[in-house]
Amino acid sequence: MFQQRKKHLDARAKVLKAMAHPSRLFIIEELEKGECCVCDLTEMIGADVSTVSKHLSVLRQAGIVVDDKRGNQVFYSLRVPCILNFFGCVESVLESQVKDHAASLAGLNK
Amino acid sequence: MFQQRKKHLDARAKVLKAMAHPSRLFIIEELEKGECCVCDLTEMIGADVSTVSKHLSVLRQAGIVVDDKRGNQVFYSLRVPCILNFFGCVESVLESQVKDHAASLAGLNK
DNA sequence: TGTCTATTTGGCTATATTGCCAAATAGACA
DNA sequence: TGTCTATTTGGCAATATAGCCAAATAGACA
Repeated sequence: MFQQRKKHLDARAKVLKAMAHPSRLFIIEELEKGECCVCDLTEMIGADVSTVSKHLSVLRQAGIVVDDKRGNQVFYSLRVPCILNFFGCVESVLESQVKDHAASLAGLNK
Repeated sequence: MFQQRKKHLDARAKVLKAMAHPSRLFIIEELEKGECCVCDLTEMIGADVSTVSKHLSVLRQAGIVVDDKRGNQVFYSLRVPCILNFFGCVESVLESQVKDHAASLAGLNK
């Protein structure tokens, strides 16, 4: 693996890692609808505020969201508009899993 | 968070988590070019065979790759063809990070 | 059968992640 | 100033991940 390529792979992996958590995917999906404050996200997720705040911090450090303090609230929004499309392939993987599982139940596999 | 949505988020997160490692991204990129045996991937990555084998196992369990034993070798290939497109958005995130960094160096931020 | 090669699995240590509680910080507003 | 609310940070325990070595497994082939 060349140095340059390694660097690029590391950078990509960091972004994916930041997204690879159910609560953080939830946050991304909600922010697709528009900006949101920490308190609203916290209520929807149903975890401790500190936990949600840390998830947001992970997303911010990965460059996926940006924060905007207004009054004593902090509003988060997506920094990149294309996340929605991003999932097409993940869905394909999931669908193909479902297919395999169905086939396996039907005794068509193995 | 509704039960149904939670399940879906968990499933998505698992796929992303499986991809979120530099060596596994490397494997995915190589498999885009065509199937590959464990030994070749191992040589390219430069880690222990057992490490590479475990990475492949992670990708297999996530439904991203399939294996095909032929002779005493095992060939892996992508189960879903669209992974290449998948990265468009990750790249956008990375580019926007680069832009910010450049702006910050130029003293235009903060 | 035995031996060689390719791959997987078990076991281990080091490190990272998650989620909670408690404490610190920051802004609003009296 | 003090107090209230919103958010972040520190610290901790439980759990998961990564990578190596050693051992087990499986196929090829003599």
